[in-house]
Amino acid sequence: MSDLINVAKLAGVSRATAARAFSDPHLLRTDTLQKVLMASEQLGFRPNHIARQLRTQNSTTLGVLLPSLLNPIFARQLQAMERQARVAGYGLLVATSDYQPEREAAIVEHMLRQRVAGLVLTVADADHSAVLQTLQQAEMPFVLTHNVPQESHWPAICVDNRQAMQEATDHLLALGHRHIGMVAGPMLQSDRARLRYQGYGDAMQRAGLLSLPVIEMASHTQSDFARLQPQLQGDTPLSAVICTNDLLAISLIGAAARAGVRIPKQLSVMGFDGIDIGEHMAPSLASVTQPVDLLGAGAIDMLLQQASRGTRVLPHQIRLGASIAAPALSLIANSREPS
Amino acid sequence: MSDLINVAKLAGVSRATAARAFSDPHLLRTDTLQKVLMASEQLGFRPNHIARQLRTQNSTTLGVLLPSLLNPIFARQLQAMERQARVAGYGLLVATSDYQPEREAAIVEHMLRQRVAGLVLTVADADHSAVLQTLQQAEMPFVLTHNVPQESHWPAICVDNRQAMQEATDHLLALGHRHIGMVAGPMLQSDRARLRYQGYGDAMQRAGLLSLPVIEMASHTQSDFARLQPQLQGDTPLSAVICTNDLLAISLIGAAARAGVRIPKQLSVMGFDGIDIGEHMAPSLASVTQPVDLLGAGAIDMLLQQASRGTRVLPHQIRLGASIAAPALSLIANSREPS
DNA sequence: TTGTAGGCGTTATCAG
DNA sequence: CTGATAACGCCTACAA
Repeated sequence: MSDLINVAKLAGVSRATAARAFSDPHLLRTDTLQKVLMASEQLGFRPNHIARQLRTQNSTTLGVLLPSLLNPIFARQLQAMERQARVAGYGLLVATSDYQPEREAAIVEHMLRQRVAGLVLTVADADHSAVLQTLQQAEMPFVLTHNVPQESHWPAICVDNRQAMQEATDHLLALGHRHIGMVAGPMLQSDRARLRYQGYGDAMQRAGLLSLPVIEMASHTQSDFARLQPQLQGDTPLSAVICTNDLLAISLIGAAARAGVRIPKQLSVMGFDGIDIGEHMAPSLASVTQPVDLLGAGAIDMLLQQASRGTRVLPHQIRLGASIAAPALSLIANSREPS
Repeated sequence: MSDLINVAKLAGVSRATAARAFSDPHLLRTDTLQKVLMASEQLGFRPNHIARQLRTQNSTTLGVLLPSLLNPIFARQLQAMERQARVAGYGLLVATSDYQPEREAAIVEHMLRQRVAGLVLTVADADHSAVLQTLQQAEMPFVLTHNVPQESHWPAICVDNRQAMQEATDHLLALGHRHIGMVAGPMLQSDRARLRYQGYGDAMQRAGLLSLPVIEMASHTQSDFARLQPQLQGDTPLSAVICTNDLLAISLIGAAARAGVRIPKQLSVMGFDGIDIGEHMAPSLASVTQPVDLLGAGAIDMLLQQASRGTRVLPHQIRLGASIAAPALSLIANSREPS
């Protein structure tokens, strides 16, 4: 690929003039601009962003670090971020960590060496993350998504996980449920897992009910029905569960159906995230909807404006669906007995 | 961020020596290496990949251009590619085009200016794609995924779409179906849409049946049941449909259920891609499984080895599921009458 | 409006 | 084994 010197020669101008045709076209006389452009076209010249970046010390690439792309919420967020970044002239360097600290560290190191202009990332626990310290020390701008720093005050964008989960639980309570469980993937120690559990606890407590321990699955994307089954039997069986993401909820519904458990008659199931596909299944999935496109675009905006320093909270919505209903009468009756 | 000169000064060595501590550590005496490393640590030095890339003329970034991340098959492929690239020391610059030629062009132009080491991409029709011409002219290495160039012989990796669709159709035929439809998203003119329709046609023809026109949906991710419904009534109603991707199939199953159509009793539905979630639903989704992790890793390998020039064909699998079954007797009887 | 020249941070080529 | 020096391709004062 040819460089500016060749273009300048062919156009009969100096390097500087040829360069200006691309960086400051309005500085040139129309005919010289034309000469340069024709020459560059003829040579198949393309400005070298790497050289420009070295010279100007500012990059046109943003780094993105997400836990996974297997959850459609992250994939869609990435797509929204990419679009928003591109309209501002930026490209996205993308990596996934699976929440593994070593991978996070390697990726962040790579991006720092690459001198990205900034980073959007989601970590397990924003208040205890090594990579965020690294970024701060390197004076690299970043914005957290989904994370909710409590002690620190990193820039972040997310929904109010605690409030959202409380509302979801409230909805199930209003339907008449009393024995409500919470199903989660691994990483219970993540900041939002904690907040969601608190939201669940808030609602249960206000209803004068006991919150149950989290039912923890081995995977973020697939529920193991066997872990839930014991709690569906006995004196005080669960009549409803809320999952911390929609994939867990969807696979739970499938597994329940195969096990002969009727949804929602015998068990109400609610998800979290509000991914599209949940709406189109049968039964449709009730969920807490996150404005994921807004979240993606907003993260890029925050990063590029580098204005705000605190947490930007986005509105969530409770999405109703056929996966939840009032509990069977027998279960209600049962629940009236003190345990 | 500090540079090699500062490190060299602090370590009491020359720039060159300091540089070698990172590029060729084994060339240095152990104690000088230590001196340099201590100094660089103290200064928070990080090698500047941009400068290195300008100097060495080889990039450590690969470009990825996919149609969308809303289909989990692409999201998962991207994740597989990212992992494979990273073990080879590469990062991924990612963009989505939604098959729009203008976006494809803008993205490719951006990546060329960024001087990526190569590109993995999926376009609508490999034999009539402007960006591939551009890439060839720029002498930029690339590998196609999912695309199946017929006339041209670009490097590509994919499953045998025609054969796969034929086998899927064969399976439905073996179950006793005679009136089988094919449901697709937009972009019927894409190379693999054509091949899949041909595969469907091959199977139907060999069975002495007429292949029906494609039932085209407005979206790649959501089926509109109203477009299918007419074909479920009348003299020769469809007893089975194959969708060109799993999201169409899943949403079709949901819509059918809501419309009171029993799956698979009244209608068998088969998907394509074999995304995980299809397995965990109820009914579980029968589908054509693509080895997507292999495909992603393979694409990166082909690009980095820059060895092969033709198409690498990966094995597919027919995944059975509860979304298909033998047709209702009434439908079989009906089909025995010549139309 | 255009040209000249120096440097962004590295690596590679020579010497020493 | 280490040091000096010249590129890599571009931008940008400053001068003309």
